[in-house]
Amino acid sequence: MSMNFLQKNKTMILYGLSLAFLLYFLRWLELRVVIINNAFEIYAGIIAVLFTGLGIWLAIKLTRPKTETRIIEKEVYRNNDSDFVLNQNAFEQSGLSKRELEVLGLMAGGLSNQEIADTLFVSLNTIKTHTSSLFEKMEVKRRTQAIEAGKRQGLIP
Amino acid sequence: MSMNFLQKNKTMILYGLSLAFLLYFLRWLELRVVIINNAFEIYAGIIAVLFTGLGIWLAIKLTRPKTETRIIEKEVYRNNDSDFVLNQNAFEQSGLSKRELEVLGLMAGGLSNQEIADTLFVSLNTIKTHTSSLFEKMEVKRRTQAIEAGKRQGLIP
DNA sequence: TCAAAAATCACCCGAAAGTATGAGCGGTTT
DNA sequence: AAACCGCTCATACTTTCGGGTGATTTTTGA
Repeated sequence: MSMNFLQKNKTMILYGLSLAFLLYFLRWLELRVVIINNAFEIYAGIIAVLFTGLGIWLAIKLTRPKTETRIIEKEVYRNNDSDFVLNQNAFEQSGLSKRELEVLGLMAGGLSNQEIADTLFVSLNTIKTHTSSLFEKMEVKRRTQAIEAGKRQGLIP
Repeated sequence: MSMNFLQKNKTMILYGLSLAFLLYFLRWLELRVVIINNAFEIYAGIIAVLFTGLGIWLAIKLTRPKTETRIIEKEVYRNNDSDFVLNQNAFEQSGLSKRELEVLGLMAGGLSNQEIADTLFVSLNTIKTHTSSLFEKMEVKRRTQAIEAGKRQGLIP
């Protein structure tokens, strides 16, 4: 903040000096050149242009640090699947077979019965049998409930 | 871009008009007031101040706020246990309505469409509509996929 | 106040999920 | 060998889900 103040003062001093210099330069011009009638507008124009430029320069100098910083938060999801370990105890408690657990995992991944069947190279009916029996063992009625329960019990990530 | 161009032109026209007006104003002053010797510097000063101001105004108008877009990658760790807080950012990003998010939550709880309908005191068809639009927005095909995606994005616990 | 978005509901139809039941095959256990 | 279990597959049937379409009402934002 104090730096800013100094900077501003420096700029102001520069501005003052520039103004003084320009005025004296014009005065000098006035003395040197034969001034024709109605030449005032020419001087005024020159001054106008010069000081407009000065103003622009000033404004740019003063408002330069005014950069609007827009921060875009890009969310990066980490796959915490890596640090998943099967709750062996819960698995044994559940009474599920390895195959049924496997099916449950794929089910939780959002796969359809047909897709699970294709993945495991077995028939759709086989998967239906697996799901039916695992629903019974887990005491649920739907795959969504099975997924919910499975996650809660540490059976699936 | 074309808008900017127009804006610039507008500013330029304003600038020209201001210059013309000021010059004529000063000319008028010259005619009206008895000009003492060495009064030139006073006029020059007035012009200088006025046009410096004009320059500053111009520069501010012309200098668009430089938007420095900084993309910050921010890792979001989900505590998918007890204390769940909705990822507001993800929610807004998803384009889901409040009701749709509500349905998604109940869906993840393992409820059937009929049960969700009963819970929210609306018809089964309404829930079907919600789920359909929700699937479309989330770019999924099944409820299990919606639940998976919803959990990953912090939309549901 | 006016348009857009959200929420509500209905109907149809096909696909997917789930239920029930039966059965064959390879293992292990008793 | 008989009993049991896990895995496989099948048929038949019911329920649920999801897509498509269209409509009305309510809410909201500009």
